[in-house]
Amino acid sequence: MPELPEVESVVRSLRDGKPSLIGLRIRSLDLVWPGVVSQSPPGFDLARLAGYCCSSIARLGKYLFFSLDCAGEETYVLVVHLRMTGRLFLVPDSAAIERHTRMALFLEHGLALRFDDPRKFGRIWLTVDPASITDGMGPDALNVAEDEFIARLEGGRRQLKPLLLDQSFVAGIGNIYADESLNRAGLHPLMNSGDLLPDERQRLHAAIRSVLNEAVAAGGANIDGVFKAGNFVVNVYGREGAPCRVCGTPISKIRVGQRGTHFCGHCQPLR
DNA sequence: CACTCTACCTGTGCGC
DNA sequence: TGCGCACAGGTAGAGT
Repeated sequence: MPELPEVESVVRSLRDGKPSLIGLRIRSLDLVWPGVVSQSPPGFDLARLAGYCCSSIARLGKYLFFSLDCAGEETYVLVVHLRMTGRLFLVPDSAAIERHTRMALFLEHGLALRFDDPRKFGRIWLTVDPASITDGMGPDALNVAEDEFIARLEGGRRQLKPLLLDQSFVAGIGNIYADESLNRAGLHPLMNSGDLLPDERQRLHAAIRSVLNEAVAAGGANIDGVFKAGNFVVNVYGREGAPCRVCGTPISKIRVGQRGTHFCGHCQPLR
């Protein structure tokens, strides 16, 4: 389940890995499942990308941005959201299209960029105006400054769990890191943002930053037996009934806003 | 404004 | 063994 740290790992691997996507020219495209292309905004034909070259890769929240340049032409941006199960990776261009392959971009030097996604939730956009797609999103959760974070908290009264999942509040936190951040901050997921004390607001900001930074450094999360992107060890997510790694209390699981929500009843008391 | 529900998907794992 | 079903979850959009 790619969230901010897993998406950041994709950026780093495609940008800094060997081989790197940067500088590779697109030869052709295979849109295996056309539904992967979001219809809004409409009107761009992906086949036009032949001859374009990826000049940079960026990320905001869980969105990926590939700048595509071609001499004398307007810059296009290929925007990708992996949603639940999407994967983006380089393969030899001879690699077979697999059951869950939704798109393949064939590149120079015998390579191809593949987008595979079993659940068909992931989406791509082609646009000259990427800001129009991420319009309304909050600041990136990894980079948001404490004063801005606290100013945003002071705006309303909401349960902490749904608030952290709201991409217009801060961008990049999903179900795993929402639970992990609240756990580290020692805050119950049902607490109301409007009731936080000043030091609790600071703790929440610091917890989000440290959890996400550690997860990025670890290359993503490692959820026992379910999913492994990297080596970040979770304390609460998916650990119902297992002992809290801090105090040994069995981890609780409740539903909040239709979402499985995990917390330690001892470390995260409800006020 | 805050919230709830539904739709979109399919692989997994459970109970029977 | 096989079947049916709940479940996982990010986001948009509609409804309360």
